[in-house]
Amino acid sequence: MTRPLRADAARNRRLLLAAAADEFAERGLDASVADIARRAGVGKGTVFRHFATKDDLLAAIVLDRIDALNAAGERLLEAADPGAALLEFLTVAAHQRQQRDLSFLQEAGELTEEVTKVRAQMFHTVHRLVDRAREHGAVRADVTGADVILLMCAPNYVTSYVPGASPDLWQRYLAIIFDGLRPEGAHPLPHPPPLTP
Amino acid sequence: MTRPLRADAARNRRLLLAAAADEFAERGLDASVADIARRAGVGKGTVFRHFATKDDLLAAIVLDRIDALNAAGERLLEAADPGAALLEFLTVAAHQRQQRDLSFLQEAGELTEEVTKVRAQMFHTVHRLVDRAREHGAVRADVTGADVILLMCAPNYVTSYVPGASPDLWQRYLAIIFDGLRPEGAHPLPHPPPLTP
Amino acid sequence: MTRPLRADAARNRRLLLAAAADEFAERGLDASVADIARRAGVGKGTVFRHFATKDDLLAAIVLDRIDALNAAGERLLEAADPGAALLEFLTVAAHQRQQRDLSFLQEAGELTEEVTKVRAQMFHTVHRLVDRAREHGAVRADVTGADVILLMCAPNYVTSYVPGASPDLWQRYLAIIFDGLRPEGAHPLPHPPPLTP
Amino acid sequence: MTRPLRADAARNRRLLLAAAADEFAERGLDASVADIARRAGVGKGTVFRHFATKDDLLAAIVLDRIDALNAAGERLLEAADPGAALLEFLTVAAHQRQQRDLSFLQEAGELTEEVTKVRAQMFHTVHRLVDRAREHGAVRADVTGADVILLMCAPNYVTSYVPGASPDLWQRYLAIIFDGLRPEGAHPLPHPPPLTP
DNA sequence: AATGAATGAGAGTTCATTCAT
DNA sequence: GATGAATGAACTCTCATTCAT
Repeated sequence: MTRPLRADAARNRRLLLAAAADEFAERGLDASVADIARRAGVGKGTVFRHFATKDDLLAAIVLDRIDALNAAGERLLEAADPGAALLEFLTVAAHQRQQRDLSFLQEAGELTEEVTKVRAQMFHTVHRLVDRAREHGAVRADVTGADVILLMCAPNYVTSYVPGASPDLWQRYLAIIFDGLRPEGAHPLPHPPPLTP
Repeated sequence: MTRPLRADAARNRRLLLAAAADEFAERGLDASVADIARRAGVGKGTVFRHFATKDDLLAAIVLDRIDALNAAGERLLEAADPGAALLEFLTVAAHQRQQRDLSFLQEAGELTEEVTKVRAQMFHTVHRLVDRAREHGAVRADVTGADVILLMCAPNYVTSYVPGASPDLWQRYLAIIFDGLRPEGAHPLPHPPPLTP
Repeated sequence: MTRPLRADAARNRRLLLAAAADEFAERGLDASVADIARRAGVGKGTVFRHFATKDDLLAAIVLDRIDALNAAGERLLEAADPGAALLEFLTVAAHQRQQRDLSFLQEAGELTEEVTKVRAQMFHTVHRLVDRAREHGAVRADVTGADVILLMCAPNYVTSYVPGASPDLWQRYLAIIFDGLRPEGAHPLPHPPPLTP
Repeated sequence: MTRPLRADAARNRRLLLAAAADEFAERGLDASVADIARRAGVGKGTVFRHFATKDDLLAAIVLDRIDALNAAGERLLEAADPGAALLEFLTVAAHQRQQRDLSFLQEAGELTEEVTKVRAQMFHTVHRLVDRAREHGAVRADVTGADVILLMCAPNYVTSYVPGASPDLWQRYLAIIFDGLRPEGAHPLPHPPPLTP
């Protein structure tokens, strides 16, 4: 379908994705295309040759991230201890997110069909990880895959409020939240889970 | 110090604050002053008569919110059951935040001295609420006020990802997170708490 | 024709003219009406009650100045020494202008019919002062009233370039220019005088 | 250091400088960037691509003018007749200024370091021209370079008051003022010269 | 394929002027 | 008569996007 890029074009594409991820992480969605191009060491026009709009560039970054998560998820579905596997998945996700904060991805709306697709795939993986963990008694009975999907980004989110925080601070809040997901000492939940995502 | 506004001016100020809160909630910090003015049904110039800069407008909104929280916090410091009081405080905070999502407040940096002051006050109140709850065995020993401050906004944050969600969905995640704060079934935390905020 | 102002209105008018002259002198034509009102200690609306537009306010100031000049001119037409009288007139004009720089008046275009009228009157006075001086051999034969009118503001203009200059520096340049108007050592002029003003 | 502009960019830069000089001459410093762009036949954004701020644009124009003056000044320092050289310099300066009135340059404050530098250079040149002329008895003993710098712009200034004047009218007033600088018939000056500029 | 010059819509902000109080 | 709140046009400047080179 898509023919392979010329070697230099492929290289530029890679440079651009990296530069854009860095810029977006530092400046948020307001990072300018000009700055991204400069950081990548290419002309502004080249950005638009590779990504028709700024949003497309964003979508490509998000796609990369979710793809990586999906790979980790698939692997962990095979793990021996389902509870540990789920915690490991959340750890991988938070670690990845810590590398470069892309929390604004949510603001970016629907982005692309392709992003929607891999995101759905990722959601499916999480659901299966959670189902397995629940069956093994590692998470409480009243918690669903959708719950975990939503809570997944919370550790990074809450630590983003602390200016000079240790880069590993998210581990603390992932632990607290994961404790909240365990069966021990669980109180009944006052509201049913959402159907989606 | 500041004499009372004329009736119509006071009304416009109120309209503006409401319109701005709505716009900011919907569009984030990038909401334009022009749109806010249109939504409030006033001219663009009127916005700047009431709030010298866009940031001042933002600060005024944030100030209102934190003030309300402070009032609730002071009241709950007198409550009989410290554990219930802390949960109630978090419930009030999340409920308020659900009304209009102002999660972007964090992006807005220091805003005003006044905001910094009432925020510090709020932080202090939370610390005291948490201390009381911990002493009564309502929250685990290794959790601090700073932890709660950071986790406070998480319930709203995670539910903001669900497009057509029930407006009360946050209650579910507050419950899960609060379960994570309880002493029962607590696992040791892998990272020390932050010093600030 | 114009009925007398109420006492307080007259007072406000005077305050406004003074405040406006000061502001214009300090900030140039870009001085804001709001600042003028504040300086005069009245509301912004009051400015427009007295002067329909900002330009009208400017015209009123200019009118005052030219009126004062006219009075001086009329008086000096009676003086015994026509050469000294002309120099005295130019000294008065420059001194007045030094008090508050209104050089921008020229930028302000035609202003008002009334200004045009008193300005014409002033021009006429200068012509007569020059004619008398020329007849007495105090100024060179090839110099006209129009020439003097044009050169009249030059001393203030050139000193306005010196930031912290002595307020009397204009006297030096008036002296030099006046020496250029004298018959002694005059070289023929390369261009005929203008017809107006 | 700065590599040459692309052909079309260089052309636009030239068009912009010309259009800006015209607009500034006609409307003063308040000329709008939009009008300048329209006059140059380019988009508004193009102005800011070439000149980061409106002030930079102004500085570029001023720089051009002063550079040209400096060239003339250097050349005239070599001239045989120092008195004629000074008069010629003032003639060149006034002629240049007549082309497009940039008297507002003074209002523009310090502009750029670079402007400050070439201006200082120009001042130095004038001082030397005046010193030579004074030594040759072509100008009076009590006149300094600073005096001439200040008086330099007066001929254009005074003629700017005459609406439909001959474009060469300034020659008349330069002649009168220069006569005032000559030793013949000089009266003592009532005020010492300024130290700067 | 890559560049960066050009574009113009739109941002925040100012201010002369109008008008309800 | 006096006030200052409201207005909206105009300002400088930014930036995603297009297109000639």
